[in-house]
Amino acid sequence: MTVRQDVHSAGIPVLCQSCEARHRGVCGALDPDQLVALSKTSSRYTIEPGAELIGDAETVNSYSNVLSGVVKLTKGLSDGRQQIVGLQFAPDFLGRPFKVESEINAEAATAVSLCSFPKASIERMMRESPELEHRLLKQTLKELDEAREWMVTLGRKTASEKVASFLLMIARNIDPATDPATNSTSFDLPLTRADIADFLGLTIETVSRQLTRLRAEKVVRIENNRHVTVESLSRLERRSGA
Amino acid sequence: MTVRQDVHSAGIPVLCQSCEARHRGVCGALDPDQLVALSKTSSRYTIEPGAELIGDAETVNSYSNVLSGVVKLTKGLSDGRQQIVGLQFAPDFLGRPFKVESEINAEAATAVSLCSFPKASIERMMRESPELEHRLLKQTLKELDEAREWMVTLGRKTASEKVASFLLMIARNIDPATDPATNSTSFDLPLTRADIADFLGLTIETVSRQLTRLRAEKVVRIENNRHVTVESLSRLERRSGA
DNA sequence: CCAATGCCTTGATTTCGGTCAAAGCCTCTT
DNA sequence: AAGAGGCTTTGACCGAAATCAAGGCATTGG
Repeated sequence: MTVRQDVHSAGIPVLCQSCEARHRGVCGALDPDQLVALSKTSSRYTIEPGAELIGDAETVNSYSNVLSGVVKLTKGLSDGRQQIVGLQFAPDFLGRPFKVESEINAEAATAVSLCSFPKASIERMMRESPELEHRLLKQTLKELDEAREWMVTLGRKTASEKVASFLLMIARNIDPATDPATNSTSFDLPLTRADIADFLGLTIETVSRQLTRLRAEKVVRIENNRHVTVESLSRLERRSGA
Repeated sequence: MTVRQDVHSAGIPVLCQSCEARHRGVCGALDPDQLVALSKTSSRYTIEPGAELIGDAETVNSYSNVLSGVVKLTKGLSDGRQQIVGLQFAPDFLGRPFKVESEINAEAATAVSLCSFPKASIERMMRESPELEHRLLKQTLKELDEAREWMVTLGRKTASEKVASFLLMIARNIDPATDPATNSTSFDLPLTRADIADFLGLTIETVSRQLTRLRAEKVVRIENNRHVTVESLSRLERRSGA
């Protein structure tokens, strides 16, 4: 028993021992030796809500695991219109392999903590260990599925269906412990109304009106603008167009 | 000289010799031996416009390279609303690794020719050759970029910007030989108005009106409903919102 | 040659969501 | 406690795109 446990955590860097990315994230692809090597060049950051993740520290020359909080990926049009094209939750991986960063901006939507590595160490490890690249492919496929799901929402759903879809998506990502019996959940919205609007291709006002409507029709309760309680997820789901 | 050429095509299956997928597609990751092995289980299909790519032959139990034509990937809502979430051109790869097919349908938009392999052969080869998985990751990242670019179009562009963006995207994918000097191109639309509408999150009527407008303002010429000539790509680009 | 069918275009009208404007509500500071 | 600033809500009005409704134009087959 104890022996087993010793074997399991033997040589695993302290920092990594309780790290979610080691279980469900990309680091799960690495063996203890690789973890040790990687953790020597890794560093943890905490980022304030609203701060952009750019420059040497976070994106251009590094990769990161999201340890907590929510990062929004945005793309903008020249005249200032903006669209959120992805949300990254723990333990998602952040950073674009094989390429100078595309025209995507990353910004902390909430307080965010990251574990970052220099690009070079990850890329070296990817060459050594196909399993790492495999994980990356899997995460990329997951993101592609999400993006496509979102295209349906953006292109073909009404404003109220969009807002319901958004709440559903957040509920599923934020609160892993949804009670399947009661079918109810409760969580804090990680995004402002402006962010939600940028995510759904709507205006702030329309988002607000739809939330008001959902509240009036008892589909959700909202406290302090941010805290949302969903009594019946299936009811919300029915509102989402699906 | 001749020796070099002999070495290059030595052992490469006849079918593959002039295949675009061998150069720009995933097969480029394979060495001659692997190509031979793969080509033994591969088969070519031709598919009529409008036909769905399902069942044993094309998707569920196989992967394919698109050799010519355009495949549309669609997702639907329960009430019949539909959104095109991707277009695959030659030499794109078709089929979803590591997963039972998600809720995505594939349909030939034009006449399409495919080179298909059983899922098992590709997956075995992926285990042997990390380079293959690497190519797959690259194509998936490309598709993710395209999907995100599209999210901006769906969420934040006006109807006329959407139509201009669509024409631009087709021009870039269909006609690889755009004359950079004259800045003009000419191509056949691979999609009907209904498809374009499903791609852009619009109605048929709106697509038609916007095309009429672009034609009236001499941004494009349209013959026989399908053949489009763009005099100035940069002019079209300016219309696309970018 | 004439229907028939399937796209596509055009016009009239409606509607959903955007825009503009004002007020309400928290949180933080002083 | 009062004030300031940042979100958020609400209301009135407007406009872009959807909907509803004809008609046009090719291609196909009788």
